[in-house]
Amino acid sequence: MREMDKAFDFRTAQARWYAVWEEAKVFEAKPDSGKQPWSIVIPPPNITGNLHMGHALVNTLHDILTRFKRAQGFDALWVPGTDHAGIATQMMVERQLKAEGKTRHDLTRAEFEARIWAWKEQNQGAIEHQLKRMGAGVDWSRNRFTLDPALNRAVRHVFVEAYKQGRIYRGPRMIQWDPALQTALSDLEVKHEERRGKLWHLRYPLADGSGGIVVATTRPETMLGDTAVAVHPDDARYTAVVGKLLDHPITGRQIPVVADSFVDPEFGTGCVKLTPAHDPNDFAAGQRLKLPSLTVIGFDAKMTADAGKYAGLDRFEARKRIVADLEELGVLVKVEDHTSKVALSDRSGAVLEPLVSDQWFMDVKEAAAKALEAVRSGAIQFTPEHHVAVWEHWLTNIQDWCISRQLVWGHRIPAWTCGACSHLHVEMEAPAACAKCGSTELTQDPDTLDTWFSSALWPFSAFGWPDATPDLKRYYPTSVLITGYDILFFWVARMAMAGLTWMGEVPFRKVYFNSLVRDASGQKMSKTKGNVIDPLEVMDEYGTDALRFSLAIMAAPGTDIAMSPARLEASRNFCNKLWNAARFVQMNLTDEVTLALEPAFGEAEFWMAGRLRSELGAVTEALEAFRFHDAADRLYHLVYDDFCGTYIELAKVQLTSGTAAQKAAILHFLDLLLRALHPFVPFLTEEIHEAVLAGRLKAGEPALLAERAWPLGDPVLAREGGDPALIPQFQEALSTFLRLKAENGVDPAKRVAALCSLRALEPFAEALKAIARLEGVSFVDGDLSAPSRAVAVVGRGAVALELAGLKDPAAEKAKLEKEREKLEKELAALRGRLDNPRYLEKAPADEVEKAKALAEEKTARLAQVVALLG
RNA sequence: GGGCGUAUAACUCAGCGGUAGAGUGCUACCUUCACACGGUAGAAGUCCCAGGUUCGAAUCCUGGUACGCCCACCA
Repeated sequence: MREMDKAFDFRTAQARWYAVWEEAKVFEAKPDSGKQPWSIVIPPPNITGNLHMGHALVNTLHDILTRFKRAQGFDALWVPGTDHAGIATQMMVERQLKAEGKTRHDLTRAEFEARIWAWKEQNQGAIEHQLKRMGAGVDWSRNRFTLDPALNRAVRHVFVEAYKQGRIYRGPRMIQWDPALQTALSDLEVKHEERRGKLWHLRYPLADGSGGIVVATTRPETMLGDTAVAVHPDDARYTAVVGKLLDHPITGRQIPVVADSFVDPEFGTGCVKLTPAHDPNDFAAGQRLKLPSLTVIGFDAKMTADAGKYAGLDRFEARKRIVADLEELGVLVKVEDHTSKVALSDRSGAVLEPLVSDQWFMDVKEAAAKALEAVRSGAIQFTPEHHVAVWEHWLTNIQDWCISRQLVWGHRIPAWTCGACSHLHVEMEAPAACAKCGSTELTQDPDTLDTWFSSALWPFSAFGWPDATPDLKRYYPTSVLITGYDILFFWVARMAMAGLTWMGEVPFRKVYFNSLVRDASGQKMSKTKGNVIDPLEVMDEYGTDALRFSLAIMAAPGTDIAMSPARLEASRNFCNKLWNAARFVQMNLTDEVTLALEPAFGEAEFWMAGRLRSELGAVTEALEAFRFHDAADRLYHLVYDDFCGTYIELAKVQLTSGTAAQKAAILHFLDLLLRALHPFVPFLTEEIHEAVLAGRLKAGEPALLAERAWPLGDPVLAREGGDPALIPQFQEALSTFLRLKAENGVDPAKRVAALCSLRALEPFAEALKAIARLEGVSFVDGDLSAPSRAVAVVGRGAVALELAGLKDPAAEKAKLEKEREKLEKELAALRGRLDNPRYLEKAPADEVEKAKALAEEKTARLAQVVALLG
């Protein structure tokens, strides 16, 4: 038998076990096992990514659940994978090119794409390696990449089918254009930021010379594209001018005054210039009123040829020039300070330009209705539930989704246009010739799809859909989804919609939204703030198990996690504590002590088994309800307080000099704890399991802890007996002896004689003597008070120390007075309740019983205190 | 303009109708043969404020205050 080190060496454990688990195929799904399937898919990390605290949390929670479910006897499958992350990845490689003094336009599309693939091959391994370091028990034989040919087939399938059904269409629409990235974005990729700006009031003269009207605008540069000025139809101030023509102050073009109810008469002057090509509102109004559209800002964010003398200027430069010109022309009536929300690209940070452009869209109204219903009916359940409100709001007001991106890296849109007759072909494969005119001059659409388009299919594409694979049948729908609420719309909603549309069933039955990991003072971690805690460094410094345990114990649903060195230290210490308890057990085991041996039970064992029974039951419930923090907290105290603090202390005699059967009881308890803790701290527990339990397992038990069963059903837990009140009473007596010593300034090591009036504790005399370092404990009936003794109340009796000459009477009296005050206060509160007839009448019976028992106990205790005070 | 969340010990957070909890920190003591990454004892809280419901509220309701987040086309 290997001797265990004095402290847990997490470095060794972390380095060893993952390979062993993989080798033993512990994490691989067992479709033929006859077990009930339980499945979860990873939120695929971006290949651009490095493991950060968010990943560490999500992966820890995934792993806890997967290991827990496997131990419970499920065929547990956790599917890993990575995401191609369209924009993010392309940006990385473009940055690389820039460093070489090139741009992507120096390469052909094929060359550029090849370059990104090469980058992917080089980097994908990093995030996968980091997953392994976390101990993430994923089934690597089912690893997927969102751009794999198989997943591409799923994407094309959805695209083609949706196109046929009319759910996907192409057309000129107003979209948010990112001039920096040179691509269209979906509404979700737009962030609004408040910016201080101006509101310019401009006079547009009437063409008939009968005066003019004043419009207010925040973007004067777009006025070059004005094709009308609108007022509210009921606005009496302007009824006379509706239908008249205005001379555009700069271009001189004549534009009409129109009436539309979207105009807010209260805002500005009540007149708004209409620029259908450059504003979503105006675009809609333009469509309603059949106004022409004039594009004056291009995709490069510079003024177009139609902007006349401003052509070629950057849009913001043009604004300055136009304002100056307007002032010169004398049409600038007023300039007000005005803060307004500016639309920014979530990706590049650039100010977006609303532009009309030919893009592909997906109509998701029907799917959204299904997703709404799925949550309303409970087919999908959210934890925490409050996210339902946001879900409802978004899906109820959902707009068509712009799915095309002007990027190279991604799923290419399966659409071909005939060069001869312009006929559009949307097909799974490239057509050989035009179906309409027979021309072979076909060009594929250069665009790719929004990354989230493929992510939406992940819960079934990862299982081989559109083929009806055995995996798909067995593991879809997945059991649960764990992810951040920040991608509720991007991902969760879209998966729900896609799953319901293409599989006819929800993709997951439950969704757990994990917390945000913040720094020690609750601040969001960011590189610029410099407060980022790197999980890789944490794993080196405190150990992976400490990191995982810290994350788990702080993962209360709906609240953010404040990660701190103090918390990590506490977890590391916890790991070491368990290690040392195990080490102590192991040191005292002889070869014949095994789990096959029938354990001998005494009072301490019945108590310990009772604690394990109730706590492991609570831990199981907590995990089922995603209360990871609750589960971890209970295990923490079970180990620290119950197992180490109380039980091992009590069992020291059995452990060092007891029978094999007595030692077997201790071994059993350790074994149960290891099995319960394994999902949280897998490296530590596997290491202990090997050191302590190797060769002591029952025949037929798997040698790896990772393969052993969840402890809840263990027969040892079912053993009941003994007096459940005894051990708590022992603890109180012990603690009181120690307190009396401390209060009277007695050296803890000084052996003094002790007395106890609680006969039930006689069997624990030796333990009390040893732990409290007493000369001995005599059990006597009746009053213990005497001038030479320090006395205190324990339960319904008392204990005393023989302290002739050492006693501090003032301290003792003060303590007793304090206790009397406290008891009187508590009793007053209890009596207040019990004397209230309405309480007795309305409160539940068991509640009243509890209060009565408590009052009775406290009364008895108070009597003891009063007696001691004399 | 809507919606959501959070306010509990010095700090970070649990608890969410029936005697105020944890971790860290703090004070004092202890190197007792598993562990100083340890042990023992202890101090520390108008549970944001104001109303209400209830026999009873930190916990439920209403209103307020302070932070934080999300959504929204008001030029």
